[in-house]
Amino acid sequence: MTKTPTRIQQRNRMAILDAGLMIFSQFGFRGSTLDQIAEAAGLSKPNLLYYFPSKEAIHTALLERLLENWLDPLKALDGNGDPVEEIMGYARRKLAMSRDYPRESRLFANEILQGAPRIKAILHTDLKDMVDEKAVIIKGWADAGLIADVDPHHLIFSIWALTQHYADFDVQVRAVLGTDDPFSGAGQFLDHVMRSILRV
Amino acid sequence: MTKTPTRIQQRNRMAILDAGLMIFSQFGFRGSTLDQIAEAAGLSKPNLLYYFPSKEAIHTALLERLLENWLDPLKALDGNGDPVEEIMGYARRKLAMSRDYPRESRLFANEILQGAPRIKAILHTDLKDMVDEKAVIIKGWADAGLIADVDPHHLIFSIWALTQHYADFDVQVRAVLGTDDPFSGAGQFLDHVMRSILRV
DNA sequence: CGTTGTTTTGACCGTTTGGTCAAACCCAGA
DNA sequence: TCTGGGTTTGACCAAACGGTCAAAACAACG
Repeated sequence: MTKTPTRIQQRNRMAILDAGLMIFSQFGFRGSTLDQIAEAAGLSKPNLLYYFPSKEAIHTALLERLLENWLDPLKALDGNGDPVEEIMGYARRKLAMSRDYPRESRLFANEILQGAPRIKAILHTDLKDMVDEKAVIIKGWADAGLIADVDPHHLIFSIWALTQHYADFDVQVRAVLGTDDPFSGAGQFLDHVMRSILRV
Repeated sequence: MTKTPTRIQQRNRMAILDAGLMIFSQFGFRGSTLDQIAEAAGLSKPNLLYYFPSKEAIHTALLERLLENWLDPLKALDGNGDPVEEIMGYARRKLAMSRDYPRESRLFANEILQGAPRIKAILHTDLKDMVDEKAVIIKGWADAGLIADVDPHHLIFSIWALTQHYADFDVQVRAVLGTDDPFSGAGQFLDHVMRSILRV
């Protein structure tokens, strides 16, 4: 059917996804309207619906694209590497994602806040499996005395919390800090935090 | 005008605020409807609008009620107390708030995610002032060598992130942990984190 | 009981929403 | 030039939305 998407198709699909990411990440699914997305994409509403069959379809496409890369930083945590460096590397990669893809982080946050109606199954399978797998590795390091004896699950939660906070609560962080760029200070602080937590 | 609110008024206003908190904290302002709130409160929509003049009014009342107590845990941080105990006490109080008032935390998270349109001014004044004030205290402790030399602002952010995460991302945390109650483990872990970070 | 003020509701209104559709537009290739 | 596909849009629709209103139901007290 769809052989090669034309240049126009590629451009407009991208514009729609970009606009949808902007709107959905701010207002959530139900709080966003097709008119908003259409305007942000520079298209008329019927034209938007020519490229995506429904509001739901745009949202689903965005969530799918997000989940493709969302677990990559954790996936890269290597059980054969140096424990402290592996965990700190994971934390740094997560913080970089918050810096470079804050809208994606907020899209995810909105989905979770609303009870994860569309990705709950994935949380219970893919996500849980991945976390459990890495938790075993971390537990091994702790048992071997290579890092402090911390609960691996809560350690991973803390990395999520500390890094995503700078994307999800961006306006609050900037309101408190003033003009400064939050991420430089955050990087240094995160390093200190992780090193301290893991020190035996 | 309104002398003593009757028992019916008290009951219905409370029911509406409770229902509004449930709905708004899940779907955000724009994603919530009066019909949803009315049904959750066990009232008809016109009856609901008899007690609150508009959807906006319910939301505003909830935000105001929230902000009354939101900064209390930080306010209680005493510059004359023991540095480590004061900071850890603050973290524990914040975690307790996430455990006891998760909907309030999610209401706040939704507001921030949407760019804080209704409380941005407060973030730049009350919140910033309070944080700056406590940051000076913490900075003094750090300079005196009583705690590690950490950036006070990011230290406070980390406490927000670590504690609110358990309320805001509740479904994800539970999905990963399984049946366990997250907060017991979280409390122990948080203690370890804070003690490690602050150790000189 | 009757009266007075509070509470509740069915019916309704204008606007916004997600989505449809036929017609028009555009633009390459024959 | 014509043709045929891909693209765009104005007009439209039914449902859902926030909100109004007059009338009914109720409660309290003499």
